[in-house]
Amino acid sequence: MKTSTSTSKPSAKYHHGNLRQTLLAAAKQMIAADGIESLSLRKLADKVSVSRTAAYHYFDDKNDLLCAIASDGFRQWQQLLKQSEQQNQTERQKFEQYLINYMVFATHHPEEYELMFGRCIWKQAQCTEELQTIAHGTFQHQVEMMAYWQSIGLVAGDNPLRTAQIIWGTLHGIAKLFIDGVYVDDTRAEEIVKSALPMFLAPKD
Amino acid sequence: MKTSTSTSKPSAKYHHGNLRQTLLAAAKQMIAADGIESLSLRKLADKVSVSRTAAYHYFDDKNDLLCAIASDGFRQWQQLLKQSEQQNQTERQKFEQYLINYMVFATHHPEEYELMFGRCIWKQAQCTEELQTIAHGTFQHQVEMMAYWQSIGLVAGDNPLRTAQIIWGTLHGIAKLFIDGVYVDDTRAEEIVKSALPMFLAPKD
DNA sequence: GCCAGCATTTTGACAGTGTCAAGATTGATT
DNA sequence: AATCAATCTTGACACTGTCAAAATGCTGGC
Repeated sequence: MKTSTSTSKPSAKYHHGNLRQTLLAAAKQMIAADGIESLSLRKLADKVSVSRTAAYHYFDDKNDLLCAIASDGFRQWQQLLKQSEQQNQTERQKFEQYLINYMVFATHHPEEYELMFGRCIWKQAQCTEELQTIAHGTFQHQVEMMAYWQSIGLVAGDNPLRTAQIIWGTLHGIAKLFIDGVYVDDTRAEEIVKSALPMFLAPKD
Repeated sequence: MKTSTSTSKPSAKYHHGNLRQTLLAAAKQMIAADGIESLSLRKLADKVSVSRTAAYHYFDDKNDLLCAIASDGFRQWQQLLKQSEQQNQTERQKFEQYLINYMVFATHHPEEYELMFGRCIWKQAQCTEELQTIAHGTFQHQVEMMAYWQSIGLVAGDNPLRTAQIIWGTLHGIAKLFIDGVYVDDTRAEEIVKSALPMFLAPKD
């Protein structure tokens, strides 16, 4: 249970100590550097100086590992949201900040974002229960916020779910077009989102 | 050059005749059935009853083949656009029809759509010159149409490029959330797009 | 008619991948 | 100190993309 008898680096030990966390950290670093699809369990094992199949003691699958990274991504995103929510003043500012936060998170963590919302997990692979629940919670929170902003007359539209789907769709689409390299980054994603903001706002009476 | 000496089915011949087209058709069929990522050149070769590496005479690469499918997708999309453009009456109707067409195309050809606009080609792999040009043409056409609808006061906003990016982003985002299985299909994509339409329209004076 | 040359297809081979089964190693408990 | 469970490694298998070299069939020139 303890990390080790000596407090120094736990590199050349047979029992690694906290291999699961080490694997996750290394995997995140690797996908950030070279993309999800060039991550292999064997290269990951090499990087951590451990045998090919060591990861299988902590993850069912390669998919299971990716799901764990995605779950961490959702936690990170939720934390960023919480920080931002108690910081701004007017609802209008909070709304704008939310849109910008979404964009910044997506473009700064493109590979985690892809895992969180992309086909890699949601379409082809089956996702973990943990991921399912945390993702569902995030989605629901998103809809609730939209519904609130709509109820106070800030955001246009009368159907909260629909509006949430559309706004999220817009954010997701712009983010993905940037992330996937269709939009080249001479125009910055933040500015596009700021331009989109007026479309969502209810007309002033 | 001729198809064969006999006019019957060209199935069990050494020189296949039009292997390139056959490969493309089979590949499209396979990705439609099981998704892009489960397409392998070997299974494709098996399906066409040809050797593992036969495809390499017509395609540099697996990526090259995927690019060819994506190019076909763009051609198909352009043709659908052209048909639709000369069919409707008012500009308002044309705009709405465009949005719906986009959605229908994306959800009816999800795997081709992923190849056309997804990370698979644009991010990690380098894309063919053919694909590059035809895709660029499509993008440009999109922007021009948006600019036009904006210039006649139909669509809101004063920056054509920006507006085009945002509207396309919305379409792309909603399409991908459906395609990738994040939005379950109890609510139909078409209806969501119809709900989004008023957001894009310029306020009536 | 036949043969050279060419386009087309195949075979062999290699490195890389995910994953399972079985064995090896270590730390902890009794 | 012996045992046991947790942890890690080794061996193996099927599958993948891709290259080099060989084999096959078609076609035009003599």
